[in-house]
Amino acid sequence: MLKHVLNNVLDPELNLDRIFRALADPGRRRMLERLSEGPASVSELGKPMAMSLAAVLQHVQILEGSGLVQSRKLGRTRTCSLNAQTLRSAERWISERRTFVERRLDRLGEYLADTADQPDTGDAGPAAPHAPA
Amino acid sequence: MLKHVLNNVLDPELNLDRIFRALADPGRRRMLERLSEGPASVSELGKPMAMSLAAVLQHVQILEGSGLVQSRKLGRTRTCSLNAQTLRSAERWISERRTFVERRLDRLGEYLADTADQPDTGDAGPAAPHAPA
DNA sequence: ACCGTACTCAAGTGAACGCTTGACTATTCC
DNA sequence: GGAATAGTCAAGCGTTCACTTGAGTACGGT
Repeated sequence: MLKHVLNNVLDPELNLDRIFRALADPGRRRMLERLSEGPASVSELGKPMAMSLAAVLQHVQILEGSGLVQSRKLGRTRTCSLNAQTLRSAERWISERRTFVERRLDRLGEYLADTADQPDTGDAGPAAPHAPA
Repeated sequence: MLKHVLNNVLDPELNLDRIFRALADPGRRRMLERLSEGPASVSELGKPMAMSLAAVLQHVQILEGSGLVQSRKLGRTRTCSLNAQTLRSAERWISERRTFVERRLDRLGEYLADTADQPDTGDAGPAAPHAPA
């Protein structure tokens, strides 16, 4: 657990692997949805889940290994909560790629608009590398 | 390919499975990073990749099956490009959960601040379900 | 016509995943 | 103390994943 946190800090790439992998399972996403409404115990998370408690625990461990979830044990129940910061780091990766494409497409659009009613000036203008997307 | 697109429209949950699964591989993320800079051919995507072209193609097919990438073949080269909209749908799922937690934590914070210098009124106030996060 | 490039397909392989069962350990409640 | 609750550990099992190799197809250049 602590080791994962350390690895995640040292190697954000590896962390993204784990985060997206954790998000790829519909059951785990449902657990996260539940946790977004507030902390919950392991069995509480598994209640709507049609699988053994052991399986639920394994999912929780994967979520925890990714940093998306933290948990602490009080008495005999383990209470899990969602870590918004980890969620944000995944969001950021996606957002960066997305804005990159969108900006590029905007430039391409302008370029096309500019050259539409103008003869070729020989100026390369903004990059329009391959096919017009 | 078309079938995937259809499934994705009909079942957005299944789509999220595929999208996050596709994002979970570091090689595929690198391909997406490359594609965010502009369209590229299959072999171009595989160039920095230390694996067979067949393997690269399989990755491209997974990306395409998730809707993150589209491609069309001209002559003998297949040109791939990134689909910002699919990227956005993954981003949205994450963002919604995140804002949900953050808002809840904000309310909790206010609640704690309010009750800090006030005696217990018996009023339940905003939900503070379990442990103080 | 021929060669090299750029994919494409199919089968196989080892590792990782998702889950189960069975046993075992705290805690809590009566 | 004894039963029920909540979690934990380990082994096993079928499936899916990320490749590989070895083939074949279709262009494109000369």
